[in-house]
Amino acid sequence: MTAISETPKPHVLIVDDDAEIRDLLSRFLSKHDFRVTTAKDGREMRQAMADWSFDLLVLDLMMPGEDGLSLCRQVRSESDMPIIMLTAMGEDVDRIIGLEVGADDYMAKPFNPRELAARIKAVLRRSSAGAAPEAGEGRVDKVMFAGFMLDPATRTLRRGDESIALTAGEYDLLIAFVDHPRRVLNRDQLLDMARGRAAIPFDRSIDVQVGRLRRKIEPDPKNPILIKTVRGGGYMFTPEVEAA
Amino acid sequence: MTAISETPKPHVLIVDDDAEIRDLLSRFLSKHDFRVTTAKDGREMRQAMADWSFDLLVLDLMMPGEDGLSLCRQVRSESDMPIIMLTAMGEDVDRIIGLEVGADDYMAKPFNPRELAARIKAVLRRSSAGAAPEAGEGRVDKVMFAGFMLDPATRTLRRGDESIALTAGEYDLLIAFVDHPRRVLNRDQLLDMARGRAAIPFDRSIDVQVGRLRRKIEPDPKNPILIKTVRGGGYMFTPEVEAA
DNA sequence: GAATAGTGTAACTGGGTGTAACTAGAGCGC
DNA sequence: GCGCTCTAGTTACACCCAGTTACACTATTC
Repeated sequence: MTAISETPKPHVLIVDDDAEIRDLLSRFLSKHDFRVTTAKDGREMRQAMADWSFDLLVLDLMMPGEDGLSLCRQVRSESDMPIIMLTAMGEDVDRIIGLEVGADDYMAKPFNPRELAARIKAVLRRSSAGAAPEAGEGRVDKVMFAGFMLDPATRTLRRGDESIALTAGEYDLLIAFVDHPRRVLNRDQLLDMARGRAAIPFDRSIDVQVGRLRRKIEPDPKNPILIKTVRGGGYMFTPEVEAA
Repeated sequence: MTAISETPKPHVLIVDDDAEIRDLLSRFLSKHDFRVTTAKDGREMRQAMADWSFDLLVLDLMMPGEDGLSLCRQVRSESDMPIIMLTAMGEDVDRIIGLEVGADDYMAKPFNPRELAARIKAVLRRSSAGAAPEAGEGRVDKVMFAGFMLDPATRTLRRGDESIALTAGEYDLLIAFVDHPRRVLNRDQLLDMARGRAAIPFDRSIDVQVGRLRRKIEPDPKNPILIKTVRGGGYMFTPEVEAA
């Protein structure tokens, strides 16, 4: 599920000792355009934060061992990452607020997952104003498909020893395909993913760009097998894609 | 959503035991560019899902007999169709969190139909754009029938070593048959499954397309045995189909 | 500021798909 | 059995969608 595209979904770290809640939130938020990682305690949280970069932290207040308050303070002491605290209903919310832990929002359990998603978006919107546009795509691995190796770090494509020169547009389109293999993608979606814009009436630019890409990567551009045409539907990237 | 080509209306299945809600939603959503089918319980739901293809499922949580949770789990176990759950206000939201239903969104009753329409559109936009491929790596398996091998990942059909070129329309029709073998499918159903549209008066396009498909896959197209005609009923795909 | 490369638009071409019309054959009443 | 009717098979063709090429416009480089 390693996303390769360069404007990735917000990456959220969920810290909760309850596996069910981790699982439910993980699945729900994933569906709502977040990238999700979970941790069950402070140790896993620190490990995750060392391994990845996050845009927001969801932290359960009551946990065995190190509880949410102390974790929250720890994180705050070394970063200004937005934090949303989960508090069990009946816990004294006043107390939490009084303790000035520095969380950006609170959410009382039980809650509707959708509301949490809304809160996360709101907090991200607020905090993105002053956020540094850390252009790091560093952790993204190389990707292999059909004998090709695609390296997002250098935006290069190789087949064996041979380096294949791609223009920016061809590269972006290929990334869109590689990110969604074996699915029919219509022109609107491809245009959105590769160009970040919507289609205008009679927009044929994707067709032309697909043709150019095919000429560079298809064994036989006249009979494409990597990028298949789905008449009336769009295009489908057929090879199996694996991280290297 | 500025689609250039007229995209067929999304087909929504509403499952609710309350006839008034079914009726209200059916009429409202129909006016708002959805195609709507309703079911009053799990049995009708399964029947509808066997007969038609849907883009999204709206499922009431509390129903006599099989309730929404177990139906949701059933559907999830065999497809990743988007699901929106309807929950009565005051029902314990805790339960929703605790139980892993895997719905894509929730909606508390009473609600404004307009809001449901908006939610449906939002979920469809998400699910058509960037959902699935994480867990379902090799999810779609190859399919065998009567000496043929059909590979949905590459949209290709082979008989032994020979690759049989299918047009998009022929492929979609064959998929519809393979998904419902040994059942009589009428033209309306086939049109819905293969083209995602409803029949217009005197619509013969399925007949023509069946003829073209027969010419490519039948040993003797004049005496079809794979795709049998059921006079007055439709067509039936007779071979045994097995996942490979 | 000229040269160059990249990208989108326009126009032409070819193939796929649905409609219409004709043909064949099954079912039915007599 | 005979003929009528209705349904499905088949063919022809028009239209629409995708592949392709040429070209103009834009951004980049020197």
